[in-house]
Amino acid sequence: MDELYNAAAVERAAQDHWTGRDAFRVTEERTRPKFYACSMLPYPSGKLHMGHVRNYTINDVMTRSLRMQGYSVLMPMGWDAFGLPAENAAIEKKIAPAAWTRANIADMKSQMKPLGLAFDWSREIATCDPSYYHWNQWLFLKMLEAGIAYRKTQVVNWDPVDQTVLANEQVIDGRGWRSGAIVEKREIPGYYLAITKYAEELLDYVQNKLPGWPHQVRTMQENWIGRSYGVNFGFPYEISGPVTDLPAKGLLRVFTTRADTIMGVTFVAVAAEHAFATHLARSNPQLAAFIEECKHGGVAEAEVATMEKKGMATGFSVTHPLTGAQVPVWVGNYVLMGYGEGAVMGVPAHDERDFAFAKRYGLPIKQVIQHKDPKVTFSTDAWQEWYGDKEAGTCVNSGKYDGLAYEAAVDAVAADLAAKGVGEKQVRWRLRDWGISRQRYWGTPIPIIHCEKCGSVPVPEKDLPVVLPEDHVPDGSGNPLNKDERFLAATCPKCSSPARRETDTMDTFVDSSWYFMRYCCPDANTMVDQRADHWMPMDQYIGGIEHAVLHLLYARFWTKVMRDLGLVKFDEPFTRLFTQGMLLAECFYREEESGRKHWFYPAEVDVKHDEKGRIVGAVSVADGKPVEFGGIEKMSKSKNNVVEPRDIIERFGADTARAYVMFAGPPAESAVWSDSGAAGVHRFLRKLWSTCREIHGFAEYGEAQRFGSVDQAALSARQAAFRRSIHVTLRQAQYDFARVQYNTVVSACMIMLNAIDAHDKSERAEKAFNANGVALLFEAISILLRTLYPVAPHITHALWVELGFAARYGDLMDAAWPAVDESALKQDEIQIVVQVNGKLRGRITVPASADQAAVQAIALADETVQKFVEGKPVRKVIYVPGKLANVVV
RNA sequence: GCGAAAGUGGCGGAAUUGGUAGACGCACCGGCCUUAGAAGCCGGCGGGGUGACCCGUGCGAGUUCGAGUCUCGCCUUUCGCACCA
Repeated sequence: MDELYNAAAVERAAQDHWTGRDAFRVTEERTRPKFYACSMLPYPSGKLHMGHVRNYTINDVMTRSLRMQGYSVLMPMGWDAFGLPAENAAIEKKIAPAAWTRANIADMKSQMKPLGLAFDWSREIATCDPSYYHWNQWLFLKMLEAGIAYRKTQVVNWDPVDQTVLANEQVIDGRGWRSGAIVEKREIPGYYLAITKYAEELLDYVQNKLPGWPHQVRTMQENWIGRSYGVNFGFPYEISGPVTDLPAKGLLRVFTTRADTIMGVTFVAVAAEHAFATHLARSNPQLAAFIEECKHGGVAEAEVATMEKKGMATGFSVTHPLTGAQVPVWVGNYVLMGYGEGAVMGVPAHDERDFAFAKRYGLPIKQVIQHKDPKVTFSTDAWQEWYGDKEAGTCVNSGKYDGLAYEAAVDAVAADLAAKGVGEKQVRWRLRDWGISRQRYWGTPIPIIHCEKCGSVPVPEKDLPVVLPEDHVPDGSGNPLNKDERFLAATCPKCSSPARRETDTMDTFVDSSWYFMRYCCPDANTMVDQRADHWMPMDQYIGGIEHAVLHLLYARFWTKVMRDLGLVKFDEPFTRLFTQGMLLAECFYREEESGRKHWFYPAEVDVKHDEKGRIVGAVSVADGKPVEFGGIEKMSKSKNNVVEPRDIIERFGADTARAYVMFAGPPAESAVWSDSGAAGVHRFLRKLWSTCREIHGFAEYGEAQRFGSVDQAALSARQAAFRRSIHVTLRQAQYDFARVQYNTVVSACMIMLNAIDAHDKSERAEKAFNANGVALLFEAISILLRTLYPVAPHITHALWVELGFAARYGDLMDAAWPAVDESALKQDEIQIVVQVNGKLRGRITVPASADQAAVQAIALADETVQKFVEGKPVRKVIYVPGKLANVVV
């Protein structure tokens, strides 16, 4: 056995061993329970960072520990290989996205391999392979048949930098989620998936049937789906003169959640894109100009929310459906075309936005809700909180509805509107259909052929996949497919006349909506086969919170579609979801004369402490002059604080890298990378090695003694206490494995090692070893190695072999999960904490068998307890068996 | 504005159902070893008096024999949503 811990050699040997055994390849078997744990698939940017390491190590610790517990575990890995960065790299480096992407995959894989993650690489998937996206296309055709996919032209979010359409979920604070560019509005044809058809079910499950999901993610999806319950009704109108955009006579429809305030309507506002606005603008140039202004105005939602309410009267009026009064129609910049009917009833007295609008344009404000408390009065001077509160009071100035509270009033109004045939109760969703057309090259081609006679015709199933030509190098001037005659040329599947192929590709979120099912059966010649039903639903999904409403909503929807098409048998893809925290790092800078910040690499900075360990500043190693602390930030190239796995593995080894990212903090929370912290973990592994080397010296005791079972009854007091500490710590570690709190698992391992080391030293010092003591030591070290193995598999594997456990029990990866021995936990004497009036006043040692009366007697006899009782009468004594006694005086 | 989560030593963080606050590690201080460094080992380490005590988990109240943990009200931070009618 080597004298010193050599991480590189140990890790190479362990990985060779695993590769030689093909140890992580799994098949579907019925004899053991299955467990499918998977990390969100990475984008092959070419760079692996410590955040990936943390993410995949969580996954790895979970699967390795479950395998020892008897599960058949699946942990696959793949590549989210389509997408824009490849095209941007192509423009910059003049290399085809396909070549760039495949080179990155190879590179990232080579960076991942040294980490020793137990992936079943035989199931690897790259979403840019035709064998994968074939099934994106196939399911798209099935969705067309089922009416779930459809084509329409509508106003969309246009990213001017990435030159493509974005789904609503991909617009964050009015900017493209990838490019950060301010999103514009454009009217473009494209394909949509009717996720709204599943709104009810998606909401129901996320609210009631996904207990294994973090509360936060469930709330975010709930809000995103956004169910609101109200009344949809129309204001009758009649237009004289020529009409093209809408019927001459009909209903101007609005949706409201506050039908109880319908008698307070003083205007109707429509969105700039509303048919009414379009029609009226034809004869009103001023209005046309205003509509144009609205369309090109700021679109960032946060911006729009705080933007001034602007509007313009159309001069046209509609009829109030209940009072028959004439109500003026306005165009308002605050009305959203995409929600409800694109028109709202204006009730300035009880809606803050309508109030602001009415104040600005001098529209009447009519109070129709009276506060419960008669002392609270209404005034049109300024908006007050309660005006818009459903629960604030009851109807007033509302004729027959006077005195009714919210719910009763809504019911009564809805009934009256229904009786007149102009309205009904309705549920509305905030969620909108998922637009999947992207005007980009590097994605799944949408399998459609456009024919002049037949229109948009689906590519027949037998002609799939529509293969994306891989040799184009985009130059930034739009989608190269538009210039690729060989790709464009097609024959109409219906009438056989010459036609053109669709050049839009699918949103890459399509790729990630079902890849986890393909992992189950990567070689299937159908989309999925029965193996998907074996592994799915996934038992544990691991990924970042940033996908809470994007990927995680799409994947749920996609799964339900596949279920309804009879492809799979489950309702939800992910039984449990774990959202891991980010890995952050400190950063340091110095302001240059120009005002620009110069960011230092961590290695270039020396942090100074005072004698109490407080940080007092930092200096540059190069010139010894101070640098500024830039805080703890997300790792980023621009701040030079990126920590690369390659470097860490080179310095400390993969086990240290893995163990440190686990130890740094609870996996669900963000953690900070620290070089000295990693060095501390490395010290622990070195100490583990040297301790094992000493225990290795007991080889003279012979196998039967080393691996014999421990005779609990024959242990000395010190040995019994030691054994107890190991089993208590083991119990703690197992509890933490189960709740995915791996930071304290590492702590537990450190505690065990400290205990083993201290025990070994004192036993040697007193030459107290005997065969039972050696067996005990071997038991302890075997527990430690098995507990630490999921976190640091290489060193533990090596030590397991060195100490002879492998020869006797087989490979560590399949060794029995250590069991807590209850008999080791038993004590003859226990320590009881004694409190007086809830304050800690002493500790007493009592026989384990002592009952309350006995403990009480000993406690009251205790000197310090006596002092605090001071002869005052003892009112009562609270006794928590085996733990604590509280004397109340 | 709405919603959610979180505030514990110099730092990362522990504390399972209310029951010994600060486990484990980092940093720092003292010592040993060494020609020296590295590595390693031993000890200390919330604050105040340095005695047997007192104070301490963002702030203020409450429930309880007992609160980091539960309840209410504030403050701060982070995240999500945001003219959704």
